[in-house]
Amino acid sequence: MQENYDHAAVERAAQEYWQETRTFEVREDASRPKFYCLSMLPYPSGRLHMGHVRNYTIGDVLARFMRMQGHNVLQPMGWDAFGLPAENAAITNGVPPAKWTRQNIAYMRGQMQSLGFAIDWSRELATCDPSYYHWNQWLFLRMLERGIAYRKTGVVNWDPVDQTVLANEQVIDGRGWRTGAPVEKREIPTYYLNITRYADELLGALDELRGWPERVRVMQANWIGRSEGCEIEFPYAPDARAAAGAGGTLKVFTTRADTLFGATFMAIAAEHPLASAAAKTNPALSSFIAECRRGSIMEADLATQEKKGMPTGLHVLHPFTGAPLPVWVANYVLMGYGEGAVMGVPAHDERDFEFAHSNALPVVTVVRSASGAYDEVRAPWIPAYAEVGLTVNSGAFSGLTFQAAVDAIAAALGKQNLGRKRVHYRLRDWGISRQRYWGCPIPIIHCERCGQVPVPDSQLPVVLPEELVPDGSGNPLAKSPAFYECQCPQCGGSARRETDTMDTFVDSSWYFLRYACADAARTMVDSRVGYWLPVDQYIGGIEHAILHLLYSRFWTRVMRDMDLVKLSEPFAKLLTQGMVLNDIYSDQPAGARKRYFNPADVDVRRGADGAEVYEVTTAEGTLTVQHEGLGKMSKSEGNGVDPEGLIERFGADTARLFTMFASPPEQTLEWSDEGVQGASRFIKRLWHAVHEHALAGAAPPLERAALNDAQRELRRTAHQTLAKATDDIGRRRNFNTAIAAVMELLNAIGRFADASPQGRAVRHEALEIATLVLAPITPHVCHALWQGLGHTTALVDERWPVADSQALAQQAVEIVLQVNGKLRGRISVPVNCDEAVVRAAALADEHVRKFVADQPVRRVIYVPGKLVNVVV
RNA sequence: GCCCGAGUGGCGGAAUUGGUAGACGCAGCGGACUCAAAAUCCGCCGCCGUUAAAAGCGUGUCGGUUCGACUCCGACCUCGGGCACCA
Repeated sequence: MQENYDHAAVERAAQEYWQETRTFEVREDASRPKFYCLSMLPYPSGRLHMGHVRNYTIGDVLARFMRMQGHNVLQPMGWDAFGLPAENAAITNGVPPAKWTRQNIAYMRGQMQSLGFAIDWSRELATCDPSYYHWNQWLFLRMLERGIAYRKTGVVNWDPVDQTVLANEQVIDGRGWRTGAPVEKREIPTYYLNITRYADELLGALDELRGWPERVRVMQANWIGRSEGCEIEFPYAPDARAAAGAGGTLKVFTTRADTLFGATFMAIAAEHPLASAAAKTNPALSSFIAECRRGSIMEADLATQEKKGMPTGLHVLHPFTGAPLPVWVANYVLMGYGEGAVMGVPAHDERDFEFAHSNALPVVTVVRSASGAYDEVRAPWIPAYAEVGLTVNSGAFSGLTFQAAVDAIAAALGKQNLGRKRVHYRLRDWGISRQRYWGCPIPIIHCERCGQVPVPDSQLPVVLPEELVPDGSGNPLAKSPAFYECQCPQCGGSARRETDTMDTFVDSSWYFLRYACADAARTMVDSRVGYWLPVDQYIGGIEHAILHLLYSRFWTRVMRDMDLVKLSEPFAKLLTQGMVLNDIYSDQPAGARKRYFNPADVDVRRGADGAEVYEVTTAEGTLTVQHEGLGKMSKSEGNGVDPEGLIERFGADTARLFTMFASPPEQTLEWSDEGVQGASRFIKRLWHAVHEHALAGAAPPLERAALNDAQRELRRTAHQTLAKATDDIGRRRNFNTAIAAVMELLNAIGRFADASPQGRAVRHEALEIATLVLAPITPHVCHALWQGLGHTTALVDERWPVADSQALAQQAVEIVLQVNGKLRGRISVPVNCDEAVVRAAALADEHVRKFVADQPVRRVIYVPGKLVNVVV
């Protein structure tokens, strides 16, 4: 063993050993419990960032830990290779997305390998490979056959200058990112997947996901948003009938059917057919509807915009009283939600209340407050108005509780066929069409005679041409006759291939199944899925808590219902790592696009007034920039930290150790360059401790019964460390405290200056425990240390040790003494000391007596092994 | 706007089931070693106070429950994530 720690040599040797012995390539093995450890696959953006390092190190620690616990561990890796950034890069440098993406994959694979992850690289996949997306297309066609996939119109962001659909990310302050033109909403044909068919099951099964964080389950439940209510139909009044050209009803959904008699208006979306009908003869309404088309489709924008409305001049009839109710167009009602229409009950809904007040609509109180908070609803709004109570002013339905009123009203509506109870979900069907090039082609052919024709299975995959270069003005596939010109599979006539591609969430909705059988050439999945799945531990960013995880749960169920897999839930346990945050600095020159600067390039100094000033030195000189606060490390905000420099300078083990030590995995990690030194220093100290110990030659066997107090003490510390680390890693998934415990152990070893044979035996055991416990976290240096401790076998094949309960046994325990809950003293008592003796000792303690003085003791609370609290 | 989470020393964090607040590390300060520096090793390190101690204060803010609250409850503030075409 070398005297000095050379991270480059140590890491090279360990990685070469793992590679030569193919340590991490695994096969199905019925004799051992399997453990499928999966980290979310990365987007190949160019280089790894610290979020990747954190994510994959967490996965690797667990994979290596479970391997040492005797499991057959699968840890695969792949690339979420389709997506918008590749097109953006192409626009900037003229390089085709395929080339850019594959270069990035090669580079990032190298970076991952330098971090020493225990990955089975033989299963690597990239979602842009035709051999992968072939099965996206194949399953899409099966979904189409079953009606799970279908086509209808959808609303998108439209850049009127570039004549292009914009992603939400490309809309900045309501304007197109390249043209600066105000965006508009536009309806286009879109393929949808019928996820709402599974809404109830996806919601109900959340309860069984015991291995998922509570907050993710809550977020998913709220996202699905099941609500029980009534569908109510309001018949058209003669004016509406005339405008629509036929009779009909206006359908709404409400959870508050008990307030039906308080409805004083109807609000409909700008895109609602009745709005269009009314607009034909109403220029003011027509221009209001046009105004509603402005702006993006983002919910955050819609929810914060000023609530505006305009009357259509049309009316519908109250289903019970027959009273005409005016129909308004309102910008806060969305065509995509429910029926695109709501009934306005100003007295008992805050939004309707505000709308009625700004538009001088009547307010009718129809609920009597259960708490007596009000008699009649009047401004200003108070939350009690929205609470349920007894119905009043509601004709035959007055005097009923909430549930009784809803039941009675639903029954009465049912008799007239004007309403029924219904369950409504906030969840919407999943629109998967993207008007973009770098994605999986949707395998459809549009024929003028035959309509929408699926590409026959024999012609799959529809291969994406890889040489095109997008220029930002729309989908290059739609300008490429070589791609879209084709023959109709049904009639043989000339037809046009669909040029939309699939949402990249499709790619990531089933990749975890494919790893089990990555070499299956003729099928999407095979029986090996039955061995490896479900994923035992899934690790990824909290930002994926809703969409990716929900889509994967849905997709897995669809495949289950086609008998392709047997499971419903793909991920048994989930660890959502917190984001890695860093400061965001930007500069917005007048009339130009905002620029971002990496925190590493920003100098912070104090200005004349004491406030911090942020400066960047560029080719043009020194520039003062704005500090926008903390945000997740991202390419678009230019605040990533490149781990490569860290690895070169300190080694992969230091990078891994620091990332795991800096904060617990579920918490956000605020990046700081300081602290890396500490991790490096600790590894060197451990190296020197082992080196020095090994220099003295082999230690004699440990004689447990022949130890002195100091030797027993070090042994106890070592085994306590082992017990704590086992629990911290295996159960709590808190790596920072496991590392802290090993640091304490090393401090104790450093203080232990016993050179006697048994002293050396105890130290040897303690160093072995430290090495084994750290093996999952810093595997390279531990690989070398294990050899340094005299072993000829490889550490990676070693079993995780079990703490010796005899070594843990203690003779005395410290009892905390409190008076009125405040710490006043401590005493040491034998383990299993009689309660009466502890109480007496506590009351006799001089510190306790000082604070009790002559006051009568009212109570004495005793917590065994912990404390005595004297209450006066 | 809606849903979810977080807030503890100069900094990252610990306190696992309501029971010793600040483990471990970073930074800083003092010392040893050195011609010197780096590295390494030893010591100190919440605020206030004191010769030293004791006492007092202290986990975003305000209030509550409890013998006892970082932990539970209510209200609020700030920051972060998500909001369906970024991944």
